[in-house]
Amino acid sequence: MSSRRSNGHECEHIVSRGRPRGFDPEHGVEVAARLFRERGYDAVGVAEIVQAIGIKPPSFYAAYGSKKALLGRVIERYGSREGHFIAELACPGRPLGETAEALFVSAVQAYTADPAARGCLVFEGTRNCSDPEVCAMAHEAHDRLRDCIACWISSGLPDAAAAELADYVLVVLSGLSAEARTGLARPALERVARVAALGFRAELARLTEVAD
Amino acid sequence: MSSRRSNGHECEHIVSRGRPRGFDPEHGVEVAARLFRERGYDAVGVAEIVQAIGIKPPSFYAAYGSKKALLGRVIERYGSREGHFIAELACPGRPLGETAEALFVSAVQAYTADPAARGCLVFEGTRNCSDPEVCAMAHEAHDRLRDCIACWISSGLPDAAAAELADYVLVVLSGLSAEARTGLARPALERVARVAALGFRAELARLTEVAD
DNA sequence: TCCATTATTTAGCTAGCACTACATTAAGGG
DNA sequence: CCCTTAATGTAGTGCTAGCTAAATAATGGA
Repeated sequence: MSSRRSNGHECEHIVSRGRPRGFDPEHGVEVAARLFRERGYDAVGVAEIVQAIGIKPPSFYAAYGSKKALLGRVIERYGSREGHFIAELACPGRPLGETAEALFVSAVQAYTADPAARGCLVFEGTRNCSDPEVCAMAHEAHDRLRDCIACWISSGLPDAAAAELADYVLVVLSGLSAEARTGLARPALERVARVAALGFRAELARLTEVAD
Repeated sequence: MSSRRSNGHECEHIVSRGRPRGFDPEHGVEVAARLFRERGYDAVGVAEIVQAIGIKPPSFYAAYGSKKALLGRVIERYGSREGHFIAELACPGRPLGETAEALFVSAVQAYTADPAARGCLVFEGTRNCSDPEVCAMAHEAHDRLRDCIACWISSGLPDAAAAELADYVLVVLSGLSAEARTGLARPALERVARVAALGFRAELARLTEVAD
């Protein structure tokens, strides 16, 4: 008679009980990610998102809770992929300078892959948002990326040196993202990426020299 | 009897005829610039601007026309100062690498001078705005900066080489601005600026070597 | 002194935003 | 076959944004 009844032969399957959902929420996250990357969180309205997914507002709120919560899922998804992306390049034993150059060039490719949605989602889509909570989410994602980079670099170097190089990598990546967004062509960005790698190598050499 | 009567001894002085303005519009531009730099164009409302200036909305619209037009004046003002700032560093005859390093370091100082309004107004305050016209204005300002940099670099180098270095400088500056905004401390940013200058010098050496 | 001109004040408008109450539909469980 | 559960469609809420109409105040000119 009470609400929760867990007797009998339950736990067969926790199948859906009511009307089945008419769309794939994960696909909706993808669609939203695309829009947020194209024009930023603030500029994309819920009305546009639900139209792009092909649903109505109530379905949207039932599935995601709020626009902000959806952004959370978008960032989460993006962050995990970004992490894998870096981990792939940073094979153990690979020279740092080589990895850095590969990272910069790969970033350029990622940032220019979709001509309508250039740049990094975290760097471009969620910075300078009206909502402070959204800014905090972007900050978190940014810090995770920084940790990821710092962790990759910290091999045999003093902590301070590794932190310095990590900061440099972050500056280069956000600069590449910003200019990709502004419209700088891929070949030009790739040249810049290689020059930036030159700087990384020069500083790395200086740091290891000093360390000896 | 008609409206325009320009006979007699006119053109003595074009003094204001009606009630004098109770505030300084140029000061209002400064106030708005501060707010836009602090939190971005979208996040700052007209209500907040008029309150900060100490006027009411109608006075605001009488003086500036619209929020967008005010941003135009803010950008114009900022752009002219930015131009002077670069021109100051680029004394004729000064080695390019030295000027680049000074530019990067000075940019860091400018971007971290006001703790509450870090980063570049154009890079941070007007990018990824909801309004496409505002984006276009930011783009224009950005292109002017690029021209300014390219013009400085183009001394004795082939055009392609100068363009490449100008792109690099722009990437570094926007990266520094972005990370300044994110909260990276000034000393760390200065170290990054010097590393970036290392990259500039290395590429410059390579380019001049090839040119010979 | 009176008028033309311009700024300021009060009060409010319209449009668009994120978000939701309510009735309806589609599924499973007994 | 009904009941419960859950997603959907219709229609709209409240709020805030940028912006403005109309009345009032302060100046110069005749």
